Amino acid sequence: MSEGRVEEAYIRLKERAVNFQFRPGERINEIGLSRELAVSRTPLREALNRLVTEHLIDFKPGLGFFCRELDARSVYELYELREIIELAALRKACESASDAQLKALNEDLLANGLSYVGKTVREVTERDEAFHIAIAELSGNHELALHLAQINQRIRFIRWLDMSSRVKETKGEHRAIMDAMLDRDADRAADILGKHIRRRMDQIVASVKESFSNIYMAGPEELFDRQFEPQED
Amino acid sequence: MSEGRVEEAYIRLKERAVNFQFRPGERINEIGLSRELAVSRTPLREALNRLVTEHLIDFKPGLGFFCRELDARSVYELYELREIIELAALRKACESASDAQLKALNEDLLANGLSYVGKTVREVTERDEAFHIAIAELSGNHELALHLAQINQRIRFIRWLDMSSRVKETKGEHRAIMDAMLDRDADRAADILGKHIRRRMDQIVASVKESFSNIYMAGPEELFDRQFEPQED
DNA sequence: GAGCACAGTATTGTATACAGGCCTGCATGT
DNA sequence: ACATGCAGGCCTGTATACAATACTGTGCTC
Repeated sequence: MSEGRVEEAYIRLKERAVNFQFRPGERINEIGLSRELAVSRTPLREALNRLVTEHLIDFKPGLGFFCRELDARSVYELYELREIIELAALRKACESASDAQLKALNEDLLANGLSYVGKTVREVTERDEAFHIAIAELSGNHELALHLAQINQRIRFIRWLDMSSRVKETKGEHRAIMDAMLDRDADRAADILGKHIRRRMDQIVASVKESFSNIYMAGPEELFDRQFEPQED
Repeated sequence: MSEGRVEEAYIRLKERAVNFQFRPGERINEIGLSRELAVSRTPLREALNRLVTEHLIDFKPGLGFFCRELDARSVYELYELREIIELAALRKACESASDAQLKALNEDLLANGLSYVGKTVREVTERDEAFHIAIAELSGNHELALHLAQINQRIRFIRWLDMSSRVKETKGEHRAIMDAMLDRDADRAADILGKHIRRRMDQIVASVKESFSNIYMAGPEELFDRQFEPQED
């Protein structure tokens, strides 16, 4: 009972909801789930209620909790929003981040952020997201970073899906964004980042459709744990 | 039992949390509150848990639920974030909103949005917020509007506080923003809106301090229900 | 064969009970 | 006078019970 059953259930459920380990639209059986998580329905429902306001779980009064639907429109809008917030954060970061902070991020990127060989899709996506969040934090605006993180939760599944095919570009673009930041060239950095995000948006509708087939398969787990082939460029 | 006790409790609690009808840092007594709202602790706690993820209520495991603290830094950051999102939304709206939509917003502004005489601070602030949300919706990005609404909840109290002294400027600026939008002049509109928001940011630290004294007073209710004097310009 | 009614089952919604930890205040000792 | 320890009450955390509602599947009717 390290820190409260609700907290623990919340974290584990969020993981499931983000990964679409529930199928879209699926009704969530409280009794079964409470057995799986080894808690009673009371803390389980409290945790589920938290996820409702994060739009990771749907709730219909009288009917119960459901896995969120995955619709292309929302995903597209969230990508747009992400672009807006990330670009603004990037510009602020170029202005106000300290040299030490930029250097630290650069070193972190060199140490962990570029190589993808032998890593799972999940690990690479985590690093990718961490890089973008780190930039947001360098803006000095913590609330901004929190909102970006909240948005990312809702589109992480899609990013996973197209990460497998786009690891190489991502690597190069992260390098280029970092370099522009080190030069404090906000326009150049914003240009690359904007294209970086928008290129993905073009594929979103297709990705969402593909994702549906994946979600309805036995389970998406295998996909995220697959490792990248060792043919680094 | 119109739509579920949890829903109802959630709405009523959100109202209280947004208005700081709990005092900052105050521990929330579940038993007393459940009696006030005429529900048992179970649905009450489910509603409170929802508010936790919206940062309208704090939760400390083992200790219970608390009214959020009001710190100047977060408020400042939220204003910055609001500016980022609103400016981006405004530009998108100038591009992609239909003539009919712009006309409808203009008419709504003329009908309800400009006159403030005899209205309470609460009513005027509601209209103010509604105008900004309406622009966000005209961007065509509903998720963006939802995020803006979420941000607004957390700073509404501050906006109330300085609305009383700034009604006149607000009225003129809304008119000017609307006119620029009707001309589809995104740069001009963004310029006015940016200044509109930033002018308030300069005063935030002071406002937060003032607000503390108000919150710790008997209650802020009187303030929001006060009407504006009939001396329209 | 298709559609509808109904009964039985499963599941949600909420209250309540109880265990355990937190806080307050008093008493005791330094 | 101030700090410390302890006892009692209060409050939170969680499980469980029960009522009410939604769902499912069968059999009946047209």
